[in-house]
Amino acid sequence: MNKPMQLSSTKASSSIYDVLRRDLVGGRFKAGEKLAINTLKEQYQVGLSPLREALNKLAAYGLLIQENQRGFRVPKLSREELDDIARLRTELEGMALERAIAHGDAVWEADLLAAAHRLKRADITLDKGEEWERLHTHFHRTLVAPCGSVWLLRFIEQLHDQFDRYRRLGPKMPTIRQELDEQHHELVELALQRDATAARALMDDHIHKSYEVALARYQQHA
Amino acid sequence: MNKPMQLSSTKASSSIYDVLRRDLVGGRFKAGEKLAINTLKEQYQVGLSPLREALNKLAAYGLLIQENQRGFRVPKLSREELDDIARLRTELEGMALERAIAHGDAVWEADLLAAAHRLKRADITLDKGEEWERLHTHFHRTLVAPCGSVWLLRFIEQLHDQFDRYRRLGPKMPTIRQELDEQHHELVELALQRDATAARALMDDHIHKSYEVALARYQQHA
DNA sequence: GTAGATTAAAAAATCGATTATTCTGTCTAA
DNA sequence: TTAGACAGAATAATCGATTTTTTAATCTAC
Repeated sequence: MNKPMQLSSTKASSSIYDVLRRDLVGGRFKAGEKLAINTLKEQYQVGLSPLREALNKLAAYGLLIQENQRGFRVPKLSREELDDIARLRTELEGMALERAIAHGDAVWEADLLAAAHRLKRADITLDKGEEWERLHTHFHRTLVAPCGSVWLLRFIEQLHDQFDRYRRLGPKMPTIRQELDEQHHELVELALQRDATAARALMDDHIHKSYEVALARYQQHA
Repeated sequence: MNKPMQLSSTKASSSIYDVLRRDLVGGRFKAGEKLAINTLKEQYQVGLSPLREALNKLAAYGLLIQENQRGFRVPKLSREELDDIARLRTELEGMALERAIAHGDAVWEADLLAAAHRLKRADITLDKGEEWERLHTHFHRTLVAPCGSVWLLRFIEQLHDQFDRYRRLGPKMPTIRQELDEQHHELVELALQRDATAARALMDDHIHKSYEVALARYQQHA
């Protein structure tokens, strides 16, 4: 038997990138905060080089701001940016969803049902932690996956991460959350029925409701 | 008098990033080529750390592929990707142009005329080198600048760089190039007239013609 | 002769230390 | 009193060397 050979990259640099990305999206750092590299080094128990390389990638990705000779900083949040992100998400995810519905095959249908089911299970068990977030991201990714455009998917993922910085500012809001969770299943139904127009309309509404949640949290956040 | 204080960042890491980005977009590396870090280090006369940080950023930006423990590689080119990029450019730049026409002010009008003029001068002097490229990029950036979406501009810039990897595969094609140059001026006219519909249609055509150039070069390239 | 193991060379990733820059608090001169 | 200069501390960026991993070449057993 071969050595089990870790599937996830062992590379220090990749893994610290993933962890930092998760923590930035999850709001473990304050917006506008300056990152003290030496502190991070100790907190995450990594060397300086892998850490700096991860920070550089995150800056290129848009989850950090790199300032000339004064290190890295968490980007500020603003109402204007949230509006921008939500609007672009609406355009891009709507576009991607239409294309996915046009091209998705039977494997996609199965993946979609599976992703929605797993997400619902996490809803029911009231797991709103990191695992729910992972499944939620995966559901939305699956929904648009067969859109046929690698670049569109890339941009959508980037916008999701940015959006989640706002959405995850505060604690869950059960009432609205339930509505949103129901929409996930409705999206699957419309996708399976290949009703691109209705699916897109629902997606618009879904993003709009999420936007209202994110906006409320941003305003409470002060 | 104060020291003139270079405007461009002195940081080794930033400047090597800019240079490498230019060279990657300009086709100085073969598609699919593996980058030998030590060779780069000598060719560009930079240290290992700044170089690696630049490569990491370029990978996050999409101009390089980072493979697990085997360094960096220039992304392959493909017909499918070129189609994808051109299609997305059409959607995103069209969207941005409409918004720019709706929001652009008098300063924008002036900037646009200036950018178009400078580009034309470079056309006339037959300068199709790096300086023409810079002016061309600047013109297209100016055209959509007041669209009001930071993220949209970011994605458009990224797609331009990707598109140019194809467009710049071969030498200039004077006949079609002249047509494209004329369209720049027509775009300015329509923008100043605030004719969003016509401007968008022309932009679609402009990107389509550029796409044909890029495709021809890609196919000749073999 | 060939598949798999072995090892030497090459290359990538990381580390520890050094250098350069920015920040902060104090002092001085107008 | 306060703007500006200065020094020392803190931090960021970079360098040179080391460690780890991959690659390529050779060898061995069947």
